[in-house]
Amino acid sequence: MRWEELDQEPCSVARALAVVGDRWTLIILRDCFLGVRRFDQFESRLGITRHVLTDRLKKLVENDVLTKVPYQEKPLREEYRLTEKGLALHPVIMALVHWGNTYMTDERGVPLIHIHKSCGHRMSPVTTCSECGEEITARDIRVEVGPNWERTARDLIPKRAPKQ
Amino acid sequence: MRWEELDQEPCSVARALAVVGDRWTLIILRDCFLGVRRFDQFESRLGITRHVLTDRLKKLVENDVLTKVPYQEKPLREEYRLTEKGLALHPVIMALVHWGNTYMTDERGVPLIHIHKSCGHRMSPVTTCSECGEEITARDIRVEVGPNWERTARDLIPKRAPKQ
DNA sequence: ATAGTCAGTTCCTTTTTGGAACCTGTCAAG
DNA sequence: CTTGACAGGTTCCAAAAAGGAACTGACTAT
Repeated sequence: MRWEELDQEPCSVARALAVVGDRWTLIILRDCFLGVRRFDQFESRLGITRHVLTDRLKKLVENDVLTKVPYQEKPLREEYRLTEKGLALHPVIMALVHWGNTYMTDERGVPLIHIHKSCGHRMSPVTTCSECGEEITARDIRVEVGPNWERTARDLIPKRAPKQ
Repeated sequence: MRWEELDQEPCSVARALAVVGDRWTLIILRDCFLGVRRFDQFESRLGITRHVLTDRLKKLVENDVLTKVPYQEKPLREEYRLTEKGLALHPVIMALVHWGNTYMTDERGVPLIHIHKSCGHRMSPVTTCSECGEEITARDIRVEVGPNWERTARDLIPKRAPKQ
């Protein structure tokens, strides 16, 4: 497929990336999670061109990840806020932060730290199994074709899936 | 900054995205986690152009996310395998899958399901706090500037960070 | 009247993709 | 010993996307 056809793929990663998978979108969303809401804030923080920023914000609103909320009339000014669907991307951002912290920091350590409000500790995200609560890694998971997808998604899993 | 300068930002999300944040890289990695290893497999599964695929695989090898392993001599043929650093991206992929499953599926349900080998159940990923084990959402986390970054990363957190 | 703010749009140049053809080394069949 | 196939690229060109700067419009403050 071409990149613009990603959202029709029988794969949730592809469909998610059709929304957030280009060069700037996830960095814009990082700023959203830090509390940035206005066009000029995004622009000055990111150094993105206004043209591209306009386009990405529009796409995020169209996909219901952000919503425009007026914060003044005369002239009308709107800010961009995360929807529930947008807030649900938090695990993706946290996973990226954690990977960057682990593999991409220099001698000065991590730039930002995350405090879990309810327990008060500096935390890092741990991915666990919804059923048994254990931490999971790539080697702990087996992938199977979904119940209604025998025909369409079978090819997603390679013939002799070798062990990693 | 421009996009090529992302890896120098004082932010782990930006640095992570400097490696995996372009249009195709995360989909290539999805295939890696499904067991795909060879150039022509990636090409036929993704429909990506050979030119771009060559470039992305090279960058992933340079960044130590993939490694080239010979699987035959005469002629030399190499396959691409995830390194430990690459396997550590699994939570990112799982978080994307889960978001896509939640918000982007149609009436046929999810294309692929994930079985936790050790407990045997079909699972979804849950992001938890490394310190207390509780599930976390965007609203449970407070972000602060890291200990050695007062000067450089202070601007990352907007002045009046409003509540989401 | 003049300057500044915010959220864009327009115009033009440079970079990145998409699409197809071509190349290299090796083996296998006829 | 010529032909074809295979794996893993490279080259070439057109189309799309991103970068950069200037311009617009509806206000507000001085």
